[in-house]
Amino acid sequence: MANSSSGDSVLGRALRVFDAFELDKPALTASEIARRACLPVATAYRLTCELAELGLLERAVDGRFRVGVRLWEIAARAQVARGLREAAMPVLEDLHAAVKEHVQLGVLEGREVLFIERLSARNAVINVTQIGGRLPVHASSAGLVLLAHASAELQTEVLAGPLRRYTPDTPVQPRNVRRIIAGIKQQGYVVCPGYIHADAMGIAVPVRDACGEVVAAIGAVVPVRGTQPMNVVPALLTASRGISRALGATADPQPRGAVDPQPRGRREPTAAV
Amino acid sequence: MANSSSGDSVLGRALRVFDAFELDKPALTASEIARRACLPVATAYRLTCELAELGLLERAVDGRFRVGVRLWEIAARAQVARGLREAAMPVLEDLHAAVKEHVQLGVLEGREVLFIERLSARNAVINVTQIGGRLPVHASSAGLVLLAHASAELQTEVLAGPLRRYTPDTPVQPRNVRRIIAGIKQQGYVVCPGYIHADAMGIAVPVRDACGEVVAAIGAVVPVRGTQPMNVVPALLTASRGISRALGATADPQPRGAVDPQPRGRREPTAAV
DNA sequence: CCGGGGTTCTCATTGAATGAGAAACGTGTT
DNA sequence: AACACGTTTCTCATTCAATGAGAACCCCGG
Repeated sequence: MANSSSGDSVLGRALRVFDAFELDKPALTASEIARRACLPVATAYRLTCELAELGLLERAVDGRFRVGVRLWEIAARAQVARGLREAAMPVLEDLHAAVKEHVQLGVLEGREVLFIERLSARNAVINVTQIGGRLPVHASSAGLVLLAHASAELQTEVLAGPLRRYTPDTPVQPRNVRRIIAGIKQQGYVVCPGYIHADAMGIAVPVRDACGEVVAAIGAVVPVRGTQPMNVVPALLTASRGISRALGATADPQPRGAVDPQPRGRREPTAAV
Repeated sequence: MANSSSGDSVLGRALRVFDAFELDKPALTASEIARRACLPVATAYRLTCELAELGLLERAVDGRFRVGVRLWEIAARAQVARGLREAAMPVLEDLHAAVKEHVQLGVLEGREVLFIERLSARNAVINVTQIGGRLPVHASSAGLVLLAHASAELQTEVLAGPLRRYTPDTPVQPRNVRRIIAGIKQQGYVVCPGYIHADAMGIAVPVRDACGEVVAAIGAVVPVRGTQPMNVVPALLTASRGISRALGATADPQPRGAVDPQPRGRREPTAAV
């Protein structure tokens, strides 16, 4: 905690500043940031100026702030950007060339899918996904695939929460979602017609790393009418295998005692923070 | 300045922590970070833990830290990632399909080119470029294009500094660089055989935004032998125009009062980008 | 058994971060 | 011109979070 009355550290506040930038709001004034981040103007102003000095924010001509290239550059070093994306990209391109529809790559982040990459078809169905965008796991094809291979805790956690309905076809009954999940485990893919948008159908398959763990999902978004899912699924499965192979080759310089399921001899559940 | 003896703010130190992660060093131990960022271990430890709690860093099983998905997600909101990349991506794909070589997109950052995107040919020449990686402007084709359209100050600044020699063919004489720059302004493209690597040849053209400003460069990396540059240049020029057109269309979507807590009526054009 | 890495925690000190407040600055309205 | 409104920008006394030395701890290899 910092000197703040609101009781959070400088870093926490800086993060709130960044979080003020939504995907569709790339430029904000100092006061807008203050409002969105729940900070006193003076503080927001000081912070943004400092961040701008460091290059993490940029200042446009009209005085508004935007997220800076510098930050992007640092983020390019993130695992997700380096390992996964790099392995997936060429394969994704091939896939995109084959099925001429939107194709995308997503990972599980919290209780949502975070989309890492997307290649869009020029005149294909609408697709709400954006790179860096999120969708709830229960409604998106990639999300359901990831949920199916997630821990039991996460599954119950998600199913317990309210499940947003996008269309009349969105599965919002826990029972339904459970059935879909079971189907995925059995068949290895999922087809989601109209779950998010009436005209769009998501199709997705899991992507495994070298150890066989599901680390991501790739999917296609196609028109509900006029598409035989079974023309797409094999392509997705092939692509998935291709990515897994590439991931295997990427093998991080294995740390010694690599797989270490149990946290080593911790002495105690250390007093709560 | 913070309570630190080294005399910099928390944010500055946090940035140093992030900077400790090089492109080829994606995972670091706490003490490694301390060393690289010139911080006392205790401080580095405290900072990294806090950053990890915020999700900006992630902790691997072996205790090492890596850059977190959260950070990547925020960075995806950066202008460069949204506007430019989005406009360029489809065109870049087409280009890549046409000339079957590495193609890449770079912007000017400080005195270097920062590469935003790259599509690589599977068995093409080696290419030192990485997404999120940098190259000096005087040695890379994209860099020279950007330098040619940069301010006179930057040009002299760059030419004043020492110009690293990668190969015997790297232009390190200010006079040479100036001549190359002049050529670019006249012809609208540049061909760089063996400037960075003996076997590779860079070819690049500028990309302009709606206002005609040069905002980026796209290039291809091809084998020195067996390539007629003139087979590639037209494709690059076409692609460049395609991106410019897409950039024009990318006028910031005017947000309806959408999710705003206080939907106050006023929201006006706000000129410019 | 020891020595050399790493990690983790504690704690007194202190100066950077804080935020209210006011001034300066547009910009549109009366 | 004067006003109202929202913004940006600065100042400044207060104060508490950040600091880093140090020590304990853990793990490994010789």
